[in-house]
Amino acid sequence: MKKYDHKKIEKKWQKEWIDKGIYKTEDTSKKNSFYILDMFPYPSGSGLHVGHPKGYIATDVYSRMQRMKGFNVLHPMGWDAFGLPAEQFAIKNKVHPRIAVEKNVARYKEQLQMIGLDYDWSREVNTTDPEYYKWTQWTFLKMYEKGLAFESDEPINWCDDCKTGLAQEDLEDGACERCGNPVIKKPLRQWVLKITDYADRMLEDLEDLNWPEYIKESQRNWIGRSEGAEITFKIKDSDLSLDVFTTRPDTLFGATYMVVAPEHSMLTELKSSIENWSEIETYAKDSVNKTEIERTAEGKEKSGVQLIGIKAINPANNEEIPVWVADYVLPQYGTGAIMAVPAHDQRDFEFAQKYKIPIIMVVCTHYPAHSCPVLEEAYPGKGHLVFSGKFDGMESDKAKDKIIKFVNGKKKVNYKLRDWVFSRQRYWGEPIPLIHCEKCGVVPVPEKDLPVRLPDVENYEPTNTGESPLTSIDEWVNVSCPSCDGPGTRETNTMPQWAGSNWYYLRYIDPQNKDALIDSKKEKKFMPVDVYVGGVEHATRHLIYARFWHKFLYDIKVVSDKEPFMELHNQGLILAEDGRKMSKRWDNTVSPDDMIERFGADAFRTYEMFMGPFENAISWNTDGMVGTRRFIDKIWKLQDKIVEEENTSIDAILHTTIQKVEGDIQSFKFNTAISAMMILANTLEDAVSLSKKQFELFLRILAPFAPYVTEELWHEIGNKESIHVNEWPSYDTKKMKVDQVTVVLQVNGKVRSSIEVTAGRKESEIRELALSDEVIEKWIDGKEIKKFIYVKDKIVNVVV
RNA sequence: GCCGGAGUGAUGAAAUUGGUAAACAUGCGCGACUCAAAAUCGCGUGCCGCAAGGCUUGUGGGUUCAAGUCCCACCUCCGGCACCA
Repeated sequence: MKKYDHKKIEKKWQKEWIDKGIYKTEDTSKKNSFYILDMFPYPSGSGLHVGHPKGYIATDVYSRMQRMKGFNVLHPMGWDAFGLPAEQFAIKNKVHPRIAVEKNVARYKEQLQMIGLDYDWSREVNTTDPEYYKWTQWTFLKMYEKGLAFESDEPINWCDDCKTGLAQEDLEDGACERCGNPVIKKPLRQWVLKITDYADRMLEDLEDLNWPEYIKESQRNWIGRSEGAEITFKIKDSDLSLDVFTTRPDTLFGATYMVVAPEHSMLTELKSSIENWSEIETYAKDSVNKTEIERTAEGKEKSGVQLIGIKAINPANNEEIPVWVADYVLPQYGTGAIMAVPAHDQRDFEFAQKYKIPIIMVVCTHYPAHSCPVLEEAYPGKGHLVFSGKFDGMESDKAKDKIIKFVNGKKKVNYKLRDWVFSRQRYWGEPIPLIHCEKCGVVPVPEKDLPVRLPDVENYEPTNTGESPLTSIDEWVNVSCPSCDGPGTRETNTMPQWAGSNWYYLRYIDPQNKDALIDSKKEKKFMPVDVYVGGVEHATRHLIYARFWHKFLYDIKVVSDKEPFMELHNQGLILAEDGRKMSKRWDNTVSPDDMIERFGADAFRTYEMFMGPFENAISWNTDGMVGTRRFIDKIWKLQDKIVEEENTSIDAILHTTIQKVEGDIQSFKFNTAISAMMILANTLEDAVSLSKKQFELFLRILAPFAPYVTEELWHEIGNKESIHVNEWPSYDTKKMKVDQVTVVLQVNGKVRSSIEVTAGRKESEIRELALSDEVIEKWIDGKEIKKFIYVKDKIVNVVV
C-alpha cells in the first residue's frame, strides 16, 4: 500500500480533471439537465475564510451525485464585483477597482479550485464585464420603455458616509446597512423601478416555491400587503379635501381627528388659513431634519401640533374634527394622512390622551352596550358597531364594505414594499444608459450603442454633491442626443450593487451570447434553477429583487418561467472558535488554505459537511478536522482488505448506507450521510475482507464528499475512467434485509432485557421467549400480566 | 406587539409512522506501542449510587402499554416585520 499523500494526489487530479473537462456542461446533451446554483460572491480583498465555501461544498456534493446519476449538471460560478464593497476596498488600498477586482477574482478562483469544486469555469461570469452589463443595461431600458423605470425627486434615504442614496432594502434599523451610519431623508433626483407593480404576483407565487418557511414569511412581511379603503374628508370652508387610507372603515364614526405627515403637501396649501403657521412650519421642518432613527425611536412619546383654524368634516356623521400634524404619520405610506380613531388604534389612543382629544368607542364586544366603558387602552378587535348611526348593531367585519359605500370611498390595497430606488451616486456600478437632451428630455441609448461603458477615471471617490464622480468627465458626459443630434449629457448615476445579481443565473446558461441576453432554447433547457444555495441575509434583498427582475423578463418573454429558483437552502454561518463572527477585525479567521495543507481537501470538505445540520450556525473547531482526517485514512487502508470473493455479511449495511446517503444528500442532511459512512467504514475495518466490487460501491457514494481520495483509490484498484463520471450505485433492497434482530424487552415501559432472534418471528413465539427470559421472569414474578404488546422485530412491552 | 423557528451529554450533534434517548465525531480518562513525544490502536466516558437500582431531552400538566416526538399552559433564546394607519 502506498502512503496517503494528500498534497500529491490533489495536485494530480486537479490537473487531470481540467485537462479532461469532466465537469463541462453540454449545451446540446440529450440527458435531463439539472441546475444547481450558489449565490455568487463579491471577491473581497481578504480572500476566503473557512466559512465562505460551506455552501459551495454542499452544492458540489449534490451536483456530483446528480452527475453520477446521469444528469447534465450545470454548476457554475461567477463574480458579483460591482458595488460599494469593491469600491471601498479599492479606495482604501489606492488601487483602481477594476484592478482590485481582477486580483481578488484570481485569488478566489485559486482557493475554490484547491477545495476541488466541480465548477464549469468556461461559463464564469463577471458583472463588471461590459459584455455582461450590456444586458443589465438592456433590461433597464426595457423597463424604461414599459414605464417601469421612472425619474423622481422624492426625498430618499441618504447615507452621509457612503455619500449615496439608498433603497429601503439597503437599510437596517434606520441605518445604512453597509456602514451603520444613520440615514437622513434627502430630496434627490433619482431613478426608481416600479417593483410595487409586482407586489401581488410576488406574494402569490411564493406558494409554489420549495423554500424555507421563514424566508417566505420574511418576504410576505416585507411586501406587507394590507387591504383597506381610501376615504375623502372635506376641509371646512375650503375646496380642498384630505384623502386617507384605513384598514378599519368600520370605525369611521369614531374618527375624532385627522393627522397629516410633516411632509404633507396640504400644509403649504392651507398656509394662509392656518392661524399658527409658524409653529406648524417649525414642527414640520424639525421632523423632516431628523434621522429615521430619531424619528421612529421606540418608546418615544408622540408629538404633534394642531392646525388652528382648520376643521375637517367626518363624511360619516358630518362632525367637524380637528386636523393635526404629527410625525407618527409616515409620508411614504398610504396617502401620508390618517383618520384617527383613538378608541380602536393604540397610537391614536396615546396621542388623543396626551392632547385631550375625545375618544369614542364605536366597536363593542357586547351588543347592545349599556354604557361606553372608560378605556385603558385602544380596543383593536372585532365586535358590533355602536354610536354609528344606522350601522348600529352590525358586525364590524360586515360593516366595512357598507360604510365605504356610504361615504363614497373606494377599496384599496397598500404595501409596505417601496419602489426600488435604483440610482447610486457612486463610480463603481453599471452606468444607467440614458441621455438627457435639452430638447427631447430623457432619451434612451439606442440598443446598438450598448454597452455604455464605465469610463476610466483618475478619481473615483464619491463627491457628496448628490452626483456621481462621473459628472466631472466631460468627454464621457457630453454626447449628442440620439434623437435630435443636439447637445446632450449622459446620466451619471450608476446602478446599485444588486443590479448585476438580478439575472446572473441566466447568463451562465449562455455566457457568450452577443445578440441576446439568453437564447430561448437554452433557457428552456436549464431554467428554472433546481436548487439554489446561499446566505439568509439575502431574504429580503437579492431574493426579492431577482424575483421581480425575473418576472419582468417573463413578461417581455425573455424567460419562460414565472419564478427563477424552485428550491432554496440557506447555509448557517461558520463562526470563529471564540463564538464570534469570523472577521479580520477580530483576528479570528481560519484560512481554508491552511486546513487543506494540513489535513487535505477531502478531510476539509467532509468536516464542513459533518459539522452539524447545514442550516445551523456552528463554531469552527480545528480539532474536529482530526476526526474526518481519521475517517479518510481509514478509507485509504481499506484497500488492503480487498480479496477475490464477496463478503456477503457486509451487504446489508453497505446497501442500507447507499440508500441513506442518497436520501440525505437530496434533503441536505450531509452530516448524517457522513456519519452513516463512518459507521460503514468502522464496520469494514473490523470485517475480515471485502471484494473490489463492494469497495467500489463505497467509493462511489463517498466520491461527492471526498473527490480526490476516492478518485485515487478508484484508479489504484484498476479503473481507468474517472470515478466522477461513473454511475451512482443503486441499492438492492433484497440485500438490505437482516436475519438477526434484537428485540428489546420492557416491563411497564422500562427496558429490562433484550433477546436476539431471527427476523420475522410470530408474536406467540416471541411471547414465549420473552416471558421465559431470566430477567423478565424476575420482574413479573407473581404478578398478573395485563397486557402484552409486541412491535414486530423491535420491542416487547409487558404490562403487569 | 405580530409572525416564523429552536431549547437533548463537556462540545458539534443523532433519533423514518410515538417503540432501546445520546448514534457518529470531538474532547477527556486509562491502557498498549515508544528512551520519550506525536501519530496509531484498545477500553471507558449522561447524572446519582459501592451495588441493587433510580433519575434524565427548557418548566409544569395531560393523552398512551410506551412521549425528545402528540395535546394544553408557561419560560428562555434566535430570526423577520414594526408609529405601515
